[in-house]
Amino acid sequence: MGMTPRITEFQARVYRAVARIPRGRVSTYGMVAAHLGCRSCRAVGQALRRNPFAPRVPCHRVIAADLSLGGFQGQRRGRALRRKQRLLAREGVTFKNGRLGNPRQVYRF
DNA sequence: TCACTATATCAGC
DNA sequence: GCTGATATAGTGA
Repeated sequence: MGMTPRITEFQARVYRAVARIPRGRVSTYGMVAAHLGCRSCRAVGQALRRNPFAPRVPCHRVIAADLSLGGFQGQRRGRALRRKQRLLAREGVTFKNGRLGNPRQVYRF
C-alpha cells in the first residue's frame, strides 16, 4: 500500500529530480537546485532531509558541491553518514579522503 | 513572522 | 586547509 505523505510542490519536484539519478552516479544539492531553477541549495537539503520515499527516492545519491558526503538521515556526521557511504559503495561509488573518488560519476541532469 | 536548515562561496589567515 | 560571515529560499510552528 503506497503511502501518500502530505508534501509540498517543491518537495515533490526535488524528489522527482533525485529519482532520476541513476545507480552508480551522484549529484549535488546545488545541481539539483539549479535544475529546479531554485537558487537555494539549502532548501534542497531540507527537502531531502525529510524524504518520506527512501529508498525509492535515492537521496543518498546527493552529495555536497565539494564532493564530500553531505548529510544523511538528518545527520551531518556519524553513523548515518557511514550508512550513506556504504549504500553508495554498494553502487560502485567510493570516497577517498572524504571526497568522491571518481568525479566523473557526477550526474548531469 | 521567526528561526531553523543534509548548502555554497568567499575572505582572511 | 580551516574558520567565520553572508547570501539564499523553503518550511513548520
